[in-house]
Amino acid sequence: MKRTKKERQRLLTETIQDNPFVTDEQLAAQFGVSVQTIRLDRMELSIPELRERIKDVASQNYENEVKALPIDEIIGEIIDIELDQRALSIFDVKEEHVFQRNGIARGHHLFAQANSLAVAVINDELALTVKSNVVFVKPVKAGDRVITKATVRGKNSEKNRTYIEVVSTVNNETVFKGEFEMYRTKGSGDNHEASN
Amino acid sequence: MKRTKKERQRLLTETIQDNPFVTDEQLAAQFGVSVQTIRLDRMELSIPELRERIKDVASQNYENEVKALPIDEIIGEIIDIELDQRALSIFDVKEEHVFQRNGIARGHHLFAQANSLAVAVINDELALTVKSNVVFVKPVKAGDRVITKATVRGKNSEKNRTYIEVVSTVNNETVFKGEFEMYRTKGSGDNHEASN
DNA sequence: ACTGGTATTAGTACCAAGTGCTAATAATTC
DNA sequence: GAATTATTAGCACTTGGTACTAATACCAGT
Repeated sequence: MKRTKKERQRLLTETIQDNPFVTDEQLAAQFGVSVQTIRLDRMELSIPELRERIKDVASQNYENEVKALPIDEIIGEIIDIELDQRALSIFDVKEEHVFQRNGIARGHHLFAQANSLAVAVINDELALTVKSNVVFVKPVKAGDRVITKATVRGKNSEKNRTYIEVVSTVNNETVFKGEFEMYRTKGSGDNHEASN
Repeated sequence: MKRTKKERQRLLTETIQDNPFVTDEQLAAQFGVSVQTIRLDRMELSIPELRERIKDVASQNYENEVKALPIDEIIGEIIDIELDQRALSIFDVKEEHVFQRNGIARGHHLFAQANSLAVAVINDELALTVKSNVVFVKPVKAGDRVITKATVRGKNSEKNRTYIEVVSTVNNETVFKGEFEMYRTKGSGDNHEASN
């Protein structure tokens, strides 16, 4: 017993925490104890075995990815959409979206929500942002639920452009607004399939 | 042989792609062949075994996380900065930044790089974006290295504002440009600490 | 010095999900 | 019908473990 089991277990928890890929053997070597001791420690601390740990990390990732694939295209969750007319999305601001220093959401997240909503509302294969003009009206904090509404304001079928206005609110207060000029490939300039 | 090895292998690749957690046994059952056949297929297609696949997914996640923490505050890597004057950052566009459909980078990533550079260049505790005006000049693709330059263009010490111009280029061609109006807490309106 | 109790180590059997290799059977194609 | 390709079977071995039993070590109390 070099210096208490407790201390070792504390370090062990830490070590595994920041590198879940370590085997019992490596741990045993690191702490100068036998593999069995490590196993006992893991049991007491109910830390799962390597392969389970890896699986956990992987499935976390996977869940993220599963969510990220559809959602990555759209920051925030779309809750209502009428193609070529309007769309609504929700975005819950979390710790990772804010500046550590002051807890205020980084602008690009709000922009991302607005921009991806603008892309989504366009009923076309390809929609790209050409220009945008945004105003960050009021700081947004972690915990805030941002509701963003995009409204199609106009089109220019010759230039393949669609103009969209976006407003984001938190508790009915406007926190962000912007105008987006979007480019689209296929015309649909006057929406002959509006009912679909 | 139900219907060609080729077809089975195609499906197998797909199946594993969208669920890396499946075992050979499950696959064998699914395709009505023996486990050995599945193994042979995996070899031919050089698809690693379950545990390796899981490990891959997990370590992807891990790398992302490790990278996401420091970089999250600043999208892209800052390579040069003169506080309150100019700043330069690099952002390598990867698959995850582009639309699957056409391989063009989603606008908000370029905005994010520009915006976080604008925040970074300001020599202050707190810097928030108030307004911005951006133009997506030319599509950016996966593999492109975007070099973004932010230049402080002016200040209004009464209103605590700083005006920044940002230009992003790929191979010396402008792909994005924007103006950012930033709010800062502490004056530093006329930069009495310019040398620091 | 003897007894306890915790801590550590050792050793064995077993498991999952494989690899690697050999060999036997289909099924197809020429 | 022989040659070729595809599929299946079987066995030994690998990793990184679990489960369980048993042997030591160590440290303290009385």
